[in-house]
Formats: sequence, structure tokens, C-alpha cells
Amino acid sequence: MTGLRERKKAETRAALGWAAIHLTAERGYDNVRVEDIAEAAGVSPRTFNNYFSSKAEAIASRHLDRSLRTAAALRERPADEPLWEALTQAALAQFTRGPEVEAMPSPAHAQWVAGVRTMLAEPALQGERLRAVATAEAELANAVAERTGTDLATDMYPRLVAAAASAAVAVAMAHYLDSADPPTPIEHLITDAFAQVAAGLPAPPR
Amino acid sequence: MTGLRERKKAETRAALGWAAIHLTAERGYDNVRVEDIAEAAGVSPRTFNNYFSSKAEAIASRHLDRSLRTAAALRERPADEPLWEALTQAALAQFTRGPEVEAMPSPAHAQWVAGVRTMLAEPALQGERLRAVATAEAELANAVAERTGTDLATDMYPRLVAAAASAAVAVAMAHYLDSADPPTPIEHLITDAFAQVAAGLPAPPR
DNA sequence: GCGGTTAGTTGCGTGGCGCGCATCTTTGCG
DNA sequence: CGCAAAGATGCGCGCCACGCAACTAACCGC
Repeated sequence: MTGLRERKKAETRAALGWAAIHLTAERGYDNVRVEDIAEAAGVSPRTFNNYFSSKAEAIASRHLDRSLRTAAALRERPADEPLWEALTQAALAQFTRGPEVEAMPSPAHAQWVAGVRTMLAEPALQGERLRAVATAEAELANAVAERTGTDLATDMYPRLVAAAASAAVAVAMAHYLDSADPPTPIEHLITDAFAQVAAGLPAPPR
Repeated sequence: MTGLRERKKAETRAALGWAAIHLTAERGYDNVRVEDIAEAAGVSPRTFNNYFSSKAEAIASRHLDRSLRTAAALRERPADEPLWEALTQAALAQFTRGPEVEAMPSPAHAQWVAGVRTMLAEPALQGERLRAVATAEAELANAVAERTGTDLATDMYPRLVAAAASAAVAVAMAHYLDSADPPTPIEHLITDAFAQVAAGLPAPPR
């Protein structure tokens, strides 16, 4: 059961995370003080650090939540589905756009994208983002171990699979961001990346 | 030609990096102030930030340097060697132990290993370490693109290969650190990891 | 060698951050 | 209703990253 207590906590966390991202994309990383984020979330500055141990962590928090969902998604896939097929689908499931962004008016949307781009370029954030990915990867490795009946402690296999899958997603995203317009649909890139990895990345593909 | 200027700079950088690691492994991350590191390297605290933009970055600097060498090593491999063979060898080449550590007396060595372990567990450092890996990965992708005649801008292939290789090394290291004694030799783990990745990580290996 | 040029070092000052601690408020539960 | 536990807040401290303005040392053409 979800007590009022738990729910409020989750809400505050979400509010802080969203405020952190929103303000950063808008003004740039170091024009945002922790104080601003706390205020935007309607909470005291001191409380901010009860939820996140740094500004960067707050900004990366949504990325973390999203990445973690991949592991959950994998567990939902039918057990008889081939592993790499299931992984691909689990990864794809994370790329449905959120409602806050979807509901944005078009001009604002363009600025938003630009803001996010500069945000991702911020060195101080990259580390935290990568940490989030690493955490999710560990969780994914667990899911893979369960699904394949391998043992995390003795086999490298589940970790390798999780790492390769993470890498495929990361590369697809990087490629998506790099190749400006017209953008290849991200779903296509992800499917392709997974296929290449599952094929063992044989020397020159063409 | 290497001017005195350049050499001194490199030396200072190395001294700072080494001091940072050494002190941290010895006393723990937050019992080391920037001031201490600077002093140990014989330089003013202010100068520290002319070389590194954070304590964490200084500590990760050697990891970065080492990781970057993988790309260089790949370029040295004979051009007719199969790609994955060359990658494996390039990765293996980075794991010859450094002289500072090799020359350590045995009891000190044990403490050193323990220190490094706790250091790697420090959240504040993981991000920076991952950033270093990411930087090296980009460089490796370049080398792969050159070797295979693919194009970074249009093909995901070189990035995927670089990412998969990085992942293989990372997993091998993680596995090595986890499985305490008796440790499987790291070379063996790396070779194995690369082989699995190059084989496309087919579902359950046994 | 010699003086100007440029790169690098240092001290100082500032704004911000992360967090321990003590206190007050709210929620959960019998 | 009343108590115990969880959380929010205010305060204060030590540290850190970095801009700025001297100062010093290597470099380079002559």
C-alpha cells in the first residue's frame, strides 16, 4: 500500500528532478543555483540535499529512472522470446516521449531541444549521467542473469550482455543527436544497433 | 621537439595525478584536501586548478591516460590482423602493471589494493572515471573508423565496436575485482570477454 | 647573449555547495 | 487522542572552483 508519506516523497523527488532539468535547459548549468531548484519545487534548500547529494545528481535522476525501466521492461517480456529480441523491445519501450515534452508548443520545443543539447554537453553532468547508466546496467545484468539462468558471480555473460545493450542504446542516442536533420528515427537506430551487436560486429559491414 | 616548458608541465600534471591517487588510496577520498595534493606535488593550491577542474578529475587522470593508450595501441597493430584480434591485443597491452606499484613491498601492496578498492567505490569518483572511459572510447572509435574505412558521421559501426570493446574491458575488470581470491588472471578474462562479444553474445553460453 | 613576448604560477577574494546537527512539524498507528 | 517515527527546516562550517591581477620564468628572433 502506498501511504501518503511515500507518495509525497516521490512527488517531491519528481518535482525537484523536473525543476532541475527544466531550469538547467533554460538558463544553463551554472546559472542555476540549488536554491532556485528548491524554490521551484516548493521546498527548502536544505531539503534538496535530503533527496539528492548534488545538483548534477538531481538533473540526472530522470535519466536514471528511465534507464532503470529497461530492466523492468525486460522482465515483462515473454520468457520464450529470444534474448536479443526481448532486449531490443525492452530498450525501445523507453523511448516513448513524455507528456510534459509532448505538450509543448512548437517554438518552445525547439528551444527545449537546444537547451537539452547544451545540457548534455556540460562536463559536470556527463559523469553523473554515466553513473546513472552504470546503475541501470547493473540492474539489467540482474534481469539478464535471471532470464538466462546464468550466475552473476561466476559468469561474465550477463554483465557482458547488459553492457553491450547499454552501449547499443548509448551509441544510437549519440548518433541520433549528432546527425542533425533530417533525423533518422531513433527506433530504427536502436533496432539496427542491437542487430549489429547481436551479430558480433563483424569487420566492415559493407 | 620537447621544450623544457612542455616537459615541466607534463611532470607537474603527473605529480598531481599521482599524489591525488596516492593520498586518496591511503586516507580516503574526503580526508584529502586539494591543498594536500598540491603540497605533495610541490605546487600552490591555486595551480592545482590550472591542471584539473576538480579533485575527482585529478584522481581519474591516470585512468584516462591509460585508457587513451588503447586507441594508440590499436593503431600500432598490423593492418592485416583481423579487427577483433587487434582489439583484444590492444586492450591487453594496457594491463602491464606500472613500476611504482610493482616496486612496492608486499605488506604495503595489500593495503594499496584495499585502498584502491575503496577508492573505486567512492560515488564521487565513479562519474569521473566513467567520463574518462567515454573519452577514450571516442578516441578508440576514431581508430576503428580509420582501420576499417568506415565513417564516424554516417555509420554507427565504429562507435559500436569501440563501445563494445570498452564494455568488454570494463566487465572483465569488474569481474576481476569482484571474484576475490584466487583471482583469475585479468588477461584471461579480457580475452574471454572479447571472444564472447565478437561471437555476438549468443543466449546461454552453456 | 639580450630584450621583448608569451606561457605559467601564485595569492586573494567571492559565491556557492554539501552536509552534520539540533529543532520543529507532520504522518502513521494503536 | 496521544505517542513514536519520519521528514522538513534553519544554522553554521569547511571546502572547493574559479576570475582577476600581479609576478616570474621560459622562449625566440636578432
